[in-house]
Amino acid sequence: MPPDHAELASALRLSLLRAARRLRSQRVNTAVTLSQLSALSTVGKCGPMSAGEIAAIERVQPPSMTKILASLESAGWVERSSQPEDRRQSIIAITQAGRELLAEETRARDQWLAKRLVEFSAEDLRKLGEAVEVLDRLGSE
Amino acid sequence: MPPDHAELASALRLSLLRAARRLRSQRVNTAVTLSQLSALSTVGKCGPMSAGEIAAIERVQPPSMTKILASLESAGWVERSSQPEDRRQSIIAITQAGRELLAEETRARDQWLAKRLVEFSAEDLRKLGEAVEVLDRLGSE
DNA sequence: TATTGTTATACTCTATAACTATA
DNA sequence: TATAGTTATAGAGTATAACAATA
Repeated sequence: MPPDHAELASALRLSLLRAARRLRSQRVNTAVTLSQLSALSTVGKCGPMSAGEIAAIERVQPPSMTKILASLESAGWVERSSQPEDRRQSIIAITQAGRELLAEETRARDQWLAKRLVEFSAEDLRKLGEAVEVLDRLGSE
Repeated sequence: MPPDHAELASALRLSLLRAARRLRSQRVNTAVTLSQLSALSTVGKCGPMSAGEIAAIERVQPPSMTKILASLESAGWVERSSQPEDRRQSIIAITQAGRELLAEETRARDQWLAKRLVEFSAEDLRKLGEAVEVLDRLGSE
């Protein structure tokens, strides 16, 4: 393992932990949490799918997703339809209310983050943008 | 707010959430958690300081740090010394056992992360390295 | 009165183990 | 038997409110 990698790994680990803490603590609408919002955004973006598929995309274990989906469903932000061909599964889809919540909440949360981004140079923003794509690959292996 | 910022904010928010999930779930030594390790590393790197100072650096509220420090102290990884000039505070310092735990655990966790980094191109690593510095500023405002 | 830190309490987030229903 | 999902349970992580001790 090259020493460069170990150093980068250390720095990245601490940076990600602290940046994520900030993001999580920034609650706009107290009715929805970041984890719920993230799952909702996956269903909204990728279309209707099973609970297992959402869990895989979100990188959480199935029981964690069960809980997240139960809260989204009881709030009326997603709905289930049964699958005739495999009755163990049901397909989860975002509702109209879910879309509205998602749009509003995403806008508000992004505004908070974007407000910080405007203080950054174009150079800084380029660096962040390039890192997003690499981070996604890091998280999905 | 330029639309570019809103888009970057959205992408960054989801990336950070999922990357942080991966980091947290990667437990090497089950006796120490990521939050504890992060606080320990701050005390180890920056030297002895008060509980309030550690909380500020770690970006958590004082009661959260009280809990983290209590677990670190009972494990023998930090120790307190009373301050004669201000008896409300005490100074927290890392112990020898704490240094050993920190070195070993950091190495193991970094190895896990670095193992993923070796699959990345030099270009990807440059992007991550550049982003670390920007992320730190983002988290500390 | 203001500040430092702690205690009490509660909620979010997530996991593992055990289970149910279906294939 | 294997798979999809749920229930039960527990621990990590964090916050706000109320408090105690000290300045």
